[in-house]
Amino acid sequence: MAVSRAEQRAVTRRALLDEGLRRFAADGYHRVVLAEVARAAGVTKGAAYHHFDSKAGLFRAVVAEVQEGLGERVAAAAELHEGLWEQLRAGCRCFLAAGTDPAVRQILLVDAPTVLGWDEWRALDEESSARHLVEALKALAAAGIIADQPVEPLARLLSGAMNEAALWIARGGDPGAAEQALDRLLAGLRTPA
Amino acid sequence: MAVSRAEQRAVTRRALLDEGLRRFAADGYHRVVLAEVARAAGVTKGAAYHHFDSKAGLFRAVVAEVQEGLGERVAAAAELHEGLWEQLRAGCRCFLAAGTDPAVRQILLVDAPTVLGWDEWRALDEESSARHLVEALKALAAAGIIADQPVEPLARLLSGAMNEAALWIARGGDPGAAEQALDRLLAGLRTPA
DNA sequence: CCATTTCACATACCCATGGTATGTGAATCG
DNA sequence: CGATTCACATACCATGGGTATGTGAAATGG
Repeated sequence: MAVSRAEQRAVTRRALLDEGLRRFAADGYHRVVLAEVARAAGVTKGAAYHHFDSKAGLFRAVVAEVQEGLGERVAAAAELHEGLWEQLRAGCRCFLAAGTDPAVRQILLVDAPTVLGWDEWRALDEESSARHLVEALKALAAAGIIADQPVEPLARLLSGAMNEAALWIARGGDPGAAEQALDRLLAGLRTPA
Repeated sequence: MAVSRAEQRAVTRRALLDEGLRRFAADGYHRVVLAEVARAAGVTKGAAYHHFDSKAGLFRAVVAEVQEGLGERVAAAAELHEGLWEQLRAGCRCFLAAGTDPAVRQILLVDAPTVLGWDEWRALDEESSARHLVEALKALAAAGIIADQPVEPLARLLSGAMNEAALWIARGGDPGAAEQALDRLLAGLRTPA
């Protein structure tokens, strides 16, 4: 059975990404050895370097996929609700819950900033979750639900708060308590009716 | 001139810590090579391993010192003000400003969580800045200035928010805007007079 | 005051691992 | 159907963290 090169390439690439995701999530970037990832994916290190320019390159691709997936989950959770405010809350809750996912926890929250450098990490974050948050805050401000203000710094603050909270939960913090605390923070932003 | 061993030991250790601080702050943990640190400190790699059990061990010691210094600066900034609320604000502002310090930025905020692992990093953070924040929040709650609530999750949220904001400022974000946004968040916590 | 021990390093070495250079056989193209 | 490309495999190199051992000067103690 003749397999087209494009197909084979896609299959191999996917296998590397999948195995990379597993190992990066389970062991953390530094403890992962690229040759092992390749072997578990059924190829050799040469294949990995054919598809990605470096170990960090594979990691970057994995990060992008995880980011994207998380962004979609959060957006989907938000859209289940009616009203800008409830959508924001639902998105935040979804994000906090996602912190229990080892892939999100170890890859996105712990390793990504160091491995990719903070600038590149932020750029990736911007494309997925951060952008949604900014949009949501803008809409809330436009609707008069929160005070009119520059939303970028506020989004950074909330993003950082939720990152930390997600890690805290993943490490054993009480999810309900974190949710309530975040709710209080958000509620404090509302303009008095 | 005969130099006592204890003196010599202290001098060498200090030189390693100082040079390590410089390099870790400037280049980031991974790009720092231990032998170079030792050479710049006037000794060899052997000396470094005589004083610290590993590269990460030296980094850990540097982190502890930076943490301690930062905690003291924040506490000092807070104590210049009267009233629990103004002290909290002053401490937060000081922390945000500290993010421009490359040592704080790269070592504490970017590398420490990955290199030391999140658990150990948090333990170190707890001893210095985080504990102060928790104390401040407890005092505010006891005084009725903010609502009575579990302060730990709230402290984590605020800590994460400020970490992120500090990085954002260091990378070029507007310090004033970040300060204002943080002020709004904090203000939202106050119980209506 | 001298022999012995300790200690603060220096020297030499190992080896894991990221990265590279080159080979190869099967798909693709003209 | 030959020439070429491509998706890898194989072999190799170099850096750097970690270790094992040597050494000479300070501490110890008799």
